[in-house]
Amino acid sequence: MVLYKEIAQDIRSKIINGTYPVGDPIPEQIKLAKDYNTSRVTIQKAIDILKSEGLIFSRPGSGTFVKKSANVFSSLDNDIDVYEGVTASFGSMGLITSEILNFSVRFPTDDEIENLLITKSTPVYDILRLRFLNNEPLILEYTIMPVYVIPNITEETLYGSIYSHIQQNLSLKIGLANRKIHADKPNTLDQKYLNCQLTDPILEVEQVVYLDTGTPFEYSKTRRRYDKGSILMIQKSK
Amino acid sequence: MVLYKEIAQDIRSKIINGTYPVGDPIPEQIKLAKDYNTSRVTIQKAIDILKSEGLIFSRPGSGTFVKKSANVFSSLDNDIDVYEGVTASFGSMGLITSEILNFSVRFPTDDEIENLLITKSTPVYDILRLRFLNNEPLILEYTIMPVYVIPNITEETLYGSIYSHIQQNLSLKIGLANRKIHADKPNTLDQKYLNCQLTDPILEVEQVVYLDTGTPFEYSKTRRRYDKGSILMIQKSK
DNA sequence: TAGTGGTCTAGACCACGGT
DNA sequence: CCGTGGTCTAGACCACTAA
Repeated sequence: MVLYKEIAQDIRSKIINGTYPVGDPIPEQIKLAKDYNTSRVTIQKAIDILKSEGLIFSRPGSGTFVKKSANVFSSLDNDIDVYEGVTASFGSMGLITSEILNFSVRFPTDDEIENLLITKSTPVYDILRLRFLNNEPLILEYTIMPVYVIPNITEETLYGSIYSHIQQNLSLKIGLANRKIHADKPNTLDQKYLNCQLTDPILEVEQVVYLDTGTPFEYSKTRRRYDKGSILMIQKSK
Repeated sequence: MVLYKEIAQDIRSKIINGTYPVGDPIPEQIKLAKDYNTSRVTIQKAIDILKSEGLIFSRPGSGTFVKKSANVFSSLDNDIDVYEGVTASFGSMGLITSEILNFSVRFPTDDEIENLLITKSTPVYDILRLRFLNNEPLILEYTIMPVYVIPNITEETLYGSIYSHIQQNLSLKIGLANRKIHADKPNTLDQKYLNCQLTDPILEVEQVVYLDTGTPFEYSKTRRRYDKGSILMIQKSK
């Protein structure tokens, strides 16, 4: 672990355990530098982390203070790991299983060409899975991935987590995700697999996920019943 | 403007205009430091900005490269300014007008006490507005704000933008926002004001918005028809 | 006026990548 | 092995806030 992250962690725990009370200033940067036996620039890097987490804020000429909402966001440590996919997000809530409704390879549609930045002759996986939480149908997941970016997907992979295949078997790093969230009326597949009535709304998340190199690797749509969870997000200030 | 931001802007435009092509490395930090006649730390601060925008990534020991999706996110400059509220988000698309369905002051509910970090004897504004885009009903907006945090709200304010009142009249700075997004069935008010059928889903955004000091100042719910827009978000990597 | 955070410099050492 | 980015130091000057 690097020094500035260790210092950030130490200050973070002092905020959470009340050593630095909400609304109060934390020690000035020069004092922190002496206390941690380091330079001021390193302290500033630690402070930058805590600012980006929404725990503290600085007023130039005045000091650096613990935010009143610090406790609310202390849960921000574990962020919202949508990256890790359904398996990790809901795994703690029970048993996740999958039924594979479709697994094929084909050429992409215009929509997919645009979103995945590929050509019309680039083969893609076309995957449709129904995911269960404790044997209750939870979400319908449509996934399109370019074959050359994420090779060697098998039915075996699909019963588990595609994301751990990417990170562990292929050693790729996941970068940004670009999401669009809509409400929609249930279509026939929703009604069949998610047990929807015509009056039960669907919450759909459409996303393009990128590797850290900027290569798009997944264009997916996940659909769930309106009463099976919502999407959380934290928008940071500029 | 500070130096590292100017350098970031210069590199950003070189990426967008193709001087630094997608997939290629940008010059190494030492060369950039010489070119811009500055130190390496300052170059790193500029590079950090572009990383956080998803334009470039670094491979230690190898170099810093322009992402393949750089063009996709070049629009990230203007981010998703949900902060500025409905007026700024949709203002460019036409004329935004408001009808005030309720404007009153009362004591908070338990739900509001928890989300706004206030006590049960702290008065709050209770506001319900119907917002129109080009005279078409767009969203129903329920807003709760503590009176002492955002004083002097008038009907006049409500016909315009509460956010510009906060930033310009009160000189307060807006910080994080914490959002929850659901799909829901239309209630009687939705049906009446948004012209919904029983089978028309509603997209609801529930949010708590904080000042940069961490004081929560707004707890609101905005409801819109499923076919009147969706929510965009960009999730950054860790 | 004194103290704060914001910015910047000119060095330095390290781990890692590709040769 | 050399060059890269990642980290860190010990100074410095500035704009701003508060007394």
